[in-house]
Amino acid sequence: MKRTQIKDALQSTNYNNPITIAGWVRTKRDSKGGFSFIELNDGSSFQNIQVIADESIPNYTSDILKLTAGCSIAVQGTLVESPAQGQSVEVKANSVSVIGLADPESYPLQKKRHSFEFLRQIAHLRPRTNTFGAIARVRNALSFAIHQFFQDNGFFYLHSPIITGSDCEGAGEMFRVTTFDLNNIPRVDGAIDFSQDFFGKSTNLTVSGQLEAEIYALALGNVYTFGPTFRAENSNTSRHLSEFWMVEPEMAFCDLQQDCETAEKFLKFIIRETMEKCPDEMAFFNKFIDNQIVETLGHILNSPFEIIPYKEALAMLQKANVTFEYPLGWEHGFQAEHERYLTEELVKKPVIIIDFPKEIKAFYMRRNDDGQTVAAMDILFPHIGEIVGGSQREERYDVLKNRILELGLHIEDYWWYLELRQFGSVEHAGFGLGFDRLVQFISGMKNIRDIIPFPRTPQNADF
RNA sequence: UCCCCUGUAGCUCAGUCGGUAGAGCGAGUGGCUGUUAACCACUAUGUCGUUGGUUCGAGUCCAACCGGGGGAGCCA
Repeated sequence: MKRTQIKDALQSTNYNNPITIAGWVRTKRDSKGGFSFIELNDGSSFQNIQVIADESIPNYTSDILKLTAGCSIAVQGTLVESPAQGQSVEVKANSVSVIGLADPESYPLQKKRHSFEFLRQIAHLRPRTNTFGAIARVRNALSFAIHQFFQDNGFFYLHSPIITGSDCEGAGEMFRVTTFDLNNIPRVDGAIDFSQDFFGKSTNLTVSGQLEAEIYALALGNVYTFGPTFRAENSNTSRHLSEFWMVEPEMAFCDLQQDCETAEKFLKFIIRETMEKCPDEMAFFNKFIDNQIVETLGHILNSPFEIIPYKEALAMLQKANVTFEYPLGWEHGFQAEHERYLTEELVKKPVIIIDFPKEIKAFYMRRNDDGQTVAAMDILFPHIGEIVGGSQREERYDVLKNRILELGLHIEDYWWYLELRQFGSVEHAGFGLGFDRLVQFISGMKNIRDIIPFPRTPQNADF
């Protein structure tokens, strides 16, 4: 079907010319004057278009009067200026063909507000609502902005593997990948014989593309991954998913300071782009989801991020006259309440904490000269806490090897990671951004399960 | 995994002291109207999450289980 998207029809001034549109009926109002108003949405924009259908259309009584929310129709007609308030253009229909009916007695979406918990149970229909349509378009705009930023700044998009044989990712519980018959698992002396499994070894779904990104950064310079990531943690919160999307840039010839600068530039670019591309969606979120969100985002765009070493941030929190539920201490790290107090009350803008105690950070982060801290950074946003975590990577062979041994990790698993430090090693750095959490933040939505189209969480993999 | 809350009509919820169930929205029918969260009138909603227990009697009290939500931890 050749059709005009409603997004384009609404912006057109090509009045009194033929137009074909198609979409799903949001609501219909009948006039006994012999015509009906149909609010039609095709997903191309937040806005509906109003269709005027009158009784001169042959199937007016048989079809049009029976239309209800959820029906799909195609309309041929004329784009006209609207004589009434509320919309500038509308479509005067010459013909309306019903493509698919939706029985109002059983169609779950009503012309009223539904709870997000209810909509989660009908994930196949929820994208037809204002909120979930808006989220899908914001997700798209944000994805595109991410690619645009990196492509414009000399990064290559890297497809890091989904299935990994590395045991050394160490970022949480992993999902096993196997083709074994679970009722008959091959064993040798009681132990599972992975040599008979599909890959001839134990494999899992990736928890991070960072280590692979380092490989390519040390060949192409700047790369980024943007793909799904899997964590088998039994965490049941509004901020966790078992399957989520992560962005991980990695840059060669780059230290922690440049890493922070890039991350700040990156975040500001993708937020600004998304706000500019989705004004209707942002206005909706600000009105119905979180009436602070546009202000909060504007504040972030206009504030230089404040870089504070962990040691100083700790001192600031200890000096603050506040009782926290969890104790503060060099070795404790910061809890969510500490992070939020720091960025919301003490600094009142985004904060980048750097130089963390080495004990609370990963083995691959570069040891600082003080011997106590590593060149790590966390970016904290008001109201949400950590949005980005990154570091300069340890590029010195001996230092990295000693750290792996010190932590009792299996050194043989890291042979290729260590070889990168033996052959043309250079300083490099990167960071990770939880994509869904950023969508959550930008939209003001409370639960990450309402941010991703089909959430996977413990005990839930429906649709 | 731990703590707290919750489960009643299609949806959102009320239901007092234990006495066999209610509202709004949605739906249907009729009326009215260039309407736009339309409006007005009327009509029908039901295994009160499941199982068991206490009681003359349980939506209500007790126990277990199941589902949902919030918070914490882990993290992105």
